[in-house]
Amino acid sequence: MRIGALSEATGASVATIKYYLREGVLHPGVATAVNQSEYDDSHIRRLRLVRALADLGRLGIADIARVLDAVDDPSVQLHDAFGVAQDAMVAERPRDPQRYQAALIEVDRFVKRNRLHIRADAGVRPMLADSLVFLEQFGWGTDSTMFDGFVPPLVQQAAVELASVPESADRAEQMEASVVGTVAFEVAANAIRRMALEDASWRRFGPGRRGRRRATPA
Amino acid sequence: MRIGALSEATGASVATIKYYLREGVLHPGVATAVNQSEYDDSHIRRLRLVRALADLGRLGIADIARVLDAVDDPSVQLHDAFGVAQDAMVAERPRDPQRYQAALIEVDRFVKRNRLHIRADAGVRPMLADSLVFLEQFGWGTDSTMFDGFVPPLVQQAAVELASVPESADRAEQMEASVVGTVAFEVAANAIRRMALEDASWRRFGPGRRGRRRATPA
DNA sequence: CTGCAATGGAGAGTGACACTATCCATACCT
DNA sequence: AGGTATGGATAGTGTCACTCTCCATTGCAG
Repeated sequence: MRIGALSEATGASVATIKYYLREGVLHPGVATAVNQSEYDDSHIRRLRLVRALADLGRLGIADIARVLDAVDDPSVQLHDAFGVAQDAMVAERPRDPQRYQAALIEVDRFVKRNRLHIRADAGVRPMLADSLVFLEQFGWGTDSTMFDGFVPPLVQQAAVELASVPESADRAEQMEASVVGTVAFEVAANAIRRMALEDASWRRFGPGRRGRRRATPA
Repeated sequence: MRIGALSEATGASVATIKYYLREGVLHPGVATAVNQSEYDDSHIRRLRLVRALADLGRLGIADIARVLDAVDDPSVQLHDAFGVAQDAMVAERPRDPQRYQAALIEVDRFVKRNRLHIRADAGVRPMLADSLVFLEQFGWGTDSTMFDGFVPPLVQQAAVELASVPESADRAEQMEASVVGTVAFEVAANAIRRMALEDASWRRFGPGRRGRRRATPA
């Protein structure tokens, strides 16, 4: 398969494929001449993975490159896959150092209290700390115990998701599955959470309790 | 308070505040002269809200403006707050119409099966459909029943979150709380979900089962 | 074997976005 | 009275993810 065919097969323009090649998110094909290379199924799959991370996960190309480096690095153990992939997915944020430090400490307490095995330098810690900072600013308090209720169900979910990663498949496939699963299930979980919120809001504040239902009035 | 003081109080530069004013994400102050306006606490709070939506929720300025329009529109009922706010938070995506349509139908089934009160045109439907499409492409199947297990815990979470929105406060505050809560708890839930995943991965693939622990070898 | 389309590679250009800077005519404040 | 701050408008900046343009090959149909 040459670049034109790869483009046809994936929907990405030739120019975009060249760009991805340049940025290192797509491995080069086998060169058959100075201006000719052969691509295969691995390129189609990789291209799909890149699109998934970009469109669904809203990752930038540079972040995707970092995730894929981990996916392709044979020295990264499977048990680190989720962690490494996720670290590359945490966006840097502008922070208020004061509140942020305090929040980080609170996160540590949260992790310890819930007996979670999380690396000390895992990117998810800052992530949770950031949300704490914002909740605090809007009057939700600083206490991480408000999250404790979320843990058991999410642990259960995680177990279900992990079970979908076949233990028998080869490392590359497992890594890929980890990454896709992390992103896709995150979006799904967010969607369902929002649905639950809309549903709950309807039950609490809905038509039965106050006035009429009015979706988008003129 | 004039613009300089508002800038000091919030950390946003004067230029940025002017920009927000122009883009309509911040309401104008009370003009006391042709080149003088008075700002107050409402501007400080609004500026914080904008930062929360931008930094934590990763919304663009135009999307934020849409969310805030709903927040400020007195004709939007409280019970629609979550829905309307969320609709503005759903990113448009490039889609494969074939798979997407099928996925949307599957989402409808999911909603019905779980007896969720979701508007027919709610933005969360496409959101869940998108994740289904991607999962399908990576071999996870198309059946939305794989999400059913997520529903009860998420419904429970939603109830807890909603309970934090004080019923007595005025509409503006409740709307604001809805929006901040939606975004901040989403980030928090994602962080905890990822922690659960790392924890579960550690337990399943970790040191005890296969070889040594190796975080980032040379 | 000839000519036109396709290719790899490199650099420049584009459009969207979120600011950021500059101007200018007022207005505030000491 | 004069230096600083302000509102308002317009232009400029840096980043990002492409997208376009060239050019020297190479592939392939006729």
